[in-house]
Amino acid sequence: MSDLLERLRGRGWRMTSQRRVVAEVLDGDHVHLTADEVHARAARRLPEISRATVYNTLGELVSLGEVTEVSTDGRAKRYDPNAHHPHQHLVCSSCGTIRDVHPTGDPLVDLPAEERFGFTVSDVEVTYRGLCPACA
Amino acid sequence: MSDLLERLRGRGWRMTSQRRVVAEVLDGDHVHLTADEVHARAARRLPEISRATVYNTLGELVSLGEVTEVSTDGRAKRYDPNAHHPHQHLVCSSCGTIRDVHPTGDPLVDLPAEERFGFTVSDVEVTYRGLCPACA
DNA sequence: TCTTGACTTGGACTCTGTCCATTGTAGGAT
DNA sequence: ATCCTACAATGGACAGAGTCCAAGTCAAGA
Repeated sequence: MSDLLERLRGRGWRMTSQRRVVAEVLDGDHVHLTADEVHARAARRLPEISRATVYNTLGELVSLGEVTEVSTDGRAKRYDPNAHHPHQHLVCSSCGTIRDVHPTGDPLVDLPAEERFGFTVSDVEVTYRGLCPACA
Repeated sequence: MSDLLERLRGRGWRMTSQRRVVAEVLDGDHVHLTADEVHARAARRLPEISRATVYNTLGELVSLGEVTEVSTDGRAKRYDPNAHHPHQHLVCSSCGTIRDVHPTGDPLVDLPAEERFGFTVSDVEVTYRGLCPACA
């Protein structure tokens, strides 16, 4: 955790109480919170923090590669603090729960050159969908 | 095309001019339009068609499995008429263009049982990201 | 301690999508 | 061919997620 704050400071971040709280909320447990959920949790510690600041901070963390944005359902984006460990997602089609999963193999090698249409392919996301035990 | 209209009629769809136009727009070329783009194209042929009807019709087509919903960017959902041929998507991180691609291998078999956490996994989506030739 | 440019605020605004009461009509029944 | 009616379309209000901006605040270097 303090790792994260250190890295951010090292990158020239001005360390404000708002940014610290947002970083701490994300680092708390590895669930996948929406921006508004992050805001709600941050506001428990810092009641006057604004939504705009949370959005700004999340955007910066994403740019810095410290956090990954996940949009699995076309609704609110979710923020995944587990950005330094490659993984994919397993989503419950009914309740929306997300779990990190680690498939074997690398889908990048499964896309032959003639299927790349001249794109410079740099990343791949895999989303598994199904029903979680509670919803099944 | 008329295939599609036939299938829909066979499923008890009441065939209105609005539904016909939406189906024809989707069937036109295999691009991935947003709901508002579908509405704009439909309105060229049927100026008084409402947004609500387009949303309703798209939702029905998705339920019937004739069209797939794709949300790659957390912005507007896109509608993929190519629902009867399994494929994945390649998205340009800069301009948002989407291409259908056909990777080899099946990512479902790459998810071991101990990584399924009791979920009943039924589907998997793979999204490749990169820069298209025009943006690179 | 002072200064200043980066950061935060909150409210207005945009975009995407949903809801609902009202009006219209496709297509089976007569 | 006409009538009925359940299903569909309309459009305007509303909601959720996110962005923008002008004004005020403050972290941190001098």
